[in-house]
Amino acid sequence: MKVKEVADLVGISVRTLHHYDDIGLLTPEQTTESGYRIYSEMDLERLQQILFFKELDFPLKKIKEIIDSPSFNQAEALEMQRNMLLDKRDRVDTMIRTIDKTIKYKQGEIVMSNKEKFDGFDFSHNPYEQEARERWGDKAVDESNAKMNRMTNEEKKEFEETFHAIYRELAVVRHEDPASEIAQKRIGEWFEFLNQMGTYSLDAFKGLGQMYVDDERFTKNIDQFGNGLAIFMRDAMAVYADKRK
Amino acid sequence: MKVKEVADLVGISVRTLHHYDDIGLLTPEQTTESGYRIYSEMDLERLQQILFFKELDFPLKKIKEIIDSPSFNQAEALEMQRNMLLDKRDRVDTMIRTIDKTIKYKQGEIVMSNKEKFDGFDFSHNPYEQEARERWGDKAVDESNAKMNRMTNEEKKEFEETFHAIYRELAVVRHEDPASEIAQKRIGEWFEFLNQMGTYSLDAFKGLGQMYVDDERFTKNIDQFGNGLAIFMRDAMAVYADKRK
DNA sequence: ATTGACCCTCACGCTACGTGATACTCTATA
DNA sequence: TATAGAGTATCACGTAGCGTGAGGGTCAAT
Repeated sequence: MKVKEVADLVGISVRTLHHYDDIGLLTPEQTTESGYRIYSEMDLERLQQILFFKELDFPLKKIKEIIDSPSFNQAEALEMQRNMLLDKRDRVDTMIRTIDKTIKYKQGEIVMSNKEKFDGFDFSHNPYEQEARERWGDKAVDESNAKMNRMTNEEKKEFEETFHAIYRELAVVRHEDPASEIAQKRIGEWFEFLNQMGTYSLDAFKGLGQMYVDDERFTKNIDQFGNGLAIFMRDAMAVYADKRK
Repeated sequence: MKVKEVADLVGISVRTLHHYDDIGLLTPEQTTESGYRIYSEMDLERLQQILFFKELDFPLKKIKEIIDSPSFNQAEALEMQRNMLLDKRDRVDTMIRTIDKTIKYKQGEIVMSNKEKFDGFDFSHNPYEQEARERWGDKAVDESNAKMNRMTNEEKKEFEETFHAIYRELAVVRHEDPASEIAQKRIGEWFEFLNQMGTYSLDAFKGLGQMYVDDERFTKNIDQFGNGLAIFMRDAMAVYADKRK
C-alpha cells in the first residue's frame, strides 16, 4: 500500500507517515525504485500498535523504545492496552458525571466542592508509563543492548562464550534449591558479569529474572542449556536481590 | 487561590497556568502587589470549561474564541460537551472491541480486514469543531448551502464526500432528541440532498429511514459514523416526514 | 535573621506534526 | 504519444503547548 492509501485507511495524514519514517518509528518494509514507500501487512500491524499507544498519550520516542525492545510481546501489550482503555473509559465516565453535576450546580440544585468540579481530569502523570517501563522498558536492559551494539563482532563472540559458560555452570546446579550456597554463588557471578556491561541495580536484576520466564524468547534461549533453567534462574536471582537489600 | 494550589487541585502544571495567562485564555481576576496571581471561584469555573474543551481536543485559540464569544452560553456548552464525551466513550469502546478482535485474530481464531484493524481511530477531523462553530461561531448558516451548490457542479467523488459529511454532522447530534431543532435541521439537509439525486416523496423518505434499520447492510454502513446513528436517523426522518404532511 | 517553599519573568528547547515550495512518477485519456 | 491530474518525494521553515532552567523577589515559620 502507498502512503495515501494507508493514511486514508487509518485516518492520519501523509505527513504523519513521513514523520514516523523520519524518526524511524515506522519504516516501510519496501520502497519502489522511484522512492515510493510501500507498506506491508506487518507495517500496518506495527502502525496499529503505535496508534494504540498514542491514544494513551505515550510520546513517540517511548513508543519506539517499547515496540523495539527485545522483550516486547504483542499479546501482552494488547492486554495492557485493553486495561488502559478501560481506565480511560472510566475517566470519561467520571467527567460525564462531573458535567451532569455541574449542570445541576449551575441551576442551583446542588452544591459542589472545588475538587468535585475537576473530577476526572488530573492529567498530571501518565499512570501507564510506569507500567510499560516495568514490563518492557527497564533502562538497564536498554543500556546493555546499546553496549552490545557498540561491540565489534570479535568482542561479541568472546562475550557470548563467557556468558554461555556461566549458563552451563548454572544449568549443572539447577535442580538444587535456588537459595542454596552454590546456586547463590553462581548467580552472584552472573550479577557481576552483567555489571561489567551496564549497571544493574538489584531490582533491575530481579526484574530481569522475571523476564526470563515471562518472555518466551528468553525462556527458549536459556532453556537450551537445560530444561527449567529459566525458572531456576528467576528464583535464584530473586533470592539474591532480596538478600542484599 | 495561588498558582500551585490551583495546579494541584486540577492536576495541571504551574507553567500551564502561566501560559494560559500569557495568551489571555485565563487571566486571574486579581494579582497581589508583589505580582502573585490570585484565582477566584469564577476563574476556576472558567478553567473547568477550558479543560473540558481541551479534553475534546480543541486548540486553545479556539477555546478562547468560543468562551469569549458574546453568544456563548455555558449551559448549552455543558450539554454539548456531554454529548461529545458520550461520543468519545463510544470511540473508546470501539477501540476496546478492536483490541479484543485483534487478540483473537492474533490467535488465529478470526480474520480481520484492514479497516477493522483501525476501527475507532480516525482522528482525521474533529467533528465537534464544526458543531461549535455553528453554535457560537460567526460564519454560521450559509456554509451548508454553499456546499450544496458546489455539489451539483462537481463530480462523483466529491458527491460521496459530501454525504459522508452529512452523516458525520448527523452523528454529532445523534444523542439529542430526533425531534429537536438541530436534528430536524440536519435531517432536512439530508432530505434536500437526496432530492438532488432523485425525487423523494416524504413517504419514500420515511420508508427509507425505516430501511436504514431493517436492512443491516444499511445499518452497518451508517453506524460507521456513530453507534446508533441509523436508529436516530430513522426517527428523525419519520418526524420530519410526518410534520410536513 | 535565615531558611525553604513558593512566586515572578524572561527565554530558549522540544515534540509532533502542518504547510508550502519544488520536482519527480504514474496512469488515464484526448 | 503527449499531456494533464493525482500522487509521491525531499527539504525546510512554521506552529502549538507547554517543559525546563536561570536569575531573582516574597512570605511564613523557625
